Amino acid sequence: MTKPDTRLKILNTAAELFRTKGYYAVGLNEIIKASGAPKGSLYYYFPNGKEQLASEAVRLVGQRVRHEVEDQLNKIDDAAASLQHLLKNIAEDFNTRKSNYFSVALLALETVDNNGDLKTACREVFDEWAEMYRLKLIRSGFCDENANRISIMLQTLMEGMFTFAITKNDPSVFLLFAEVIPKLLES
Amino acid sequence: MTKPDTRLKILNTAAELFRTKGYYAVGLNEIIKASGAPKGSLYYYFPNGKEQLASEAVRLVGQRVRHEVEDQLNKIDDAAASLQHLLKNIAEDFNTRKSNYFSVALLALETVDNNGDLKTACREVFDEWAEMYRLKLIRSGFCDENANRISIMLQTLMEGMFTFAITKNDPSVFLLFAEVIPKLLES
DNA sequence: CAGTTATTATAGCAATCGGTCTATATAGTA
DNA sequence: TACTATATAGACCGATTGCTATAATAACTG
Repeated sequence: MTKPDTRLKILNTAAELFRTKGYYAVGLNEIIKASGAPKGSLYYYFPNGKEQLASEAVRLVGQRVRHEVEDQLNKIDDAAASLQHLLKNIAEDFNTRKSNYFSVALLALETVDNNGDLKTACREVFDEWAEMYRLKLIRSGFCDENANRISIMLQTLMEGMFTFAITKNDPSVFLLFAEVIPKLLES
Repeated sequence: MTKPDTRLKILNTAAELFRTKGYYAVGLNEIIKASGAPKGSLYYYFPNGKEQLASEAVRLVGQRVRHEVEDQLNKIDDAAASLQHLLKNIAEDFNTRKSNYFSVALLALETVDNNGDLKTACREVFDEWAEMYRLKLIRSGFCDENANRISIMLQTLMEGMFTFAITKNDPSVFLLFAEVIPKLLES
């Protein structure tokens, strides 16, 4: 095991566990076991402890999701069509690719009272993802005001859809909203 | 302190804490302290422990929210107008009435892997709330198929809006979507 | 009032928690 | 090879966790 891999391994494992189970439900020993990394390394690489690990994990997820979603959105020029396509892909992959859970709702909600970097990180990811939609809308010809408004609605909707789909273990809600996207974008 | 009050006091406190902070972030000692109830009573009244307490709390919240939302929706016959009114009230009350947080997203997401009654309770509350919207739509003249579809979308949207508003500490997202409700209902 | 039942008080348990610390192992460099 | 820097191993800590058990207290009933 070479040096850079250990840090990334811990971070990747933490990202997965924190995002799906939440911050308080996952202990550091669980991350260590699941990652196969040495416990001494955890504090070596993340000297500020659990919260540092979690906030870095959140930011990592934020960037990865952004890249993935942007890739998908950029395949089709039209904003509505590209969003519909995205939602259909999410529904299709729902049971097979957890990495395509484009949501940090759980972490965001449970860390609302946190006064540290973790809460900031979650908020920043919300902003980053809304920005991702805004840029797509702008590139598709939407005016600034509408792009701002609709991007916030899209980010809100995405979190809601994942919450519903994960809770009910049913991805069809993505398809429901895919049908509504054109109307939403013309509002 | 009379007997029936102790149980309810624990339950109310647990409902508030679990719903806002989550199941794993709140320990029983915190609930006991916040409620002023005796610790011995906790296991006396909730012999199956923390999970029983949480699932009863979830169900209690589910019913209370249902009553509150139904009351508000029933003030106006038209479905779109009543929903818009509801969202505007939520936005207004956001910083003053936490009891008007009509969401169990946090609990639902963190207990997805739970195999007990708590997960069931969260799912049931999602269904109950969707049903609440469905009945309103039916009473407003929507056909069964549309009422079903739109009620799921409304419940999804509500969870998304609360997630966004709580994370960003900004209730304006409710007002954003209030404008879109008529379009959503005619879709 | 005495006896029974309901409720509370509180000590104690094993396990887990996030974190600290030190010794050791490994990797890099001249 | 020797030295330095980096990374790992693992024991340990105090605090907290959810829960059990028992004794004490309070409430109820005839």
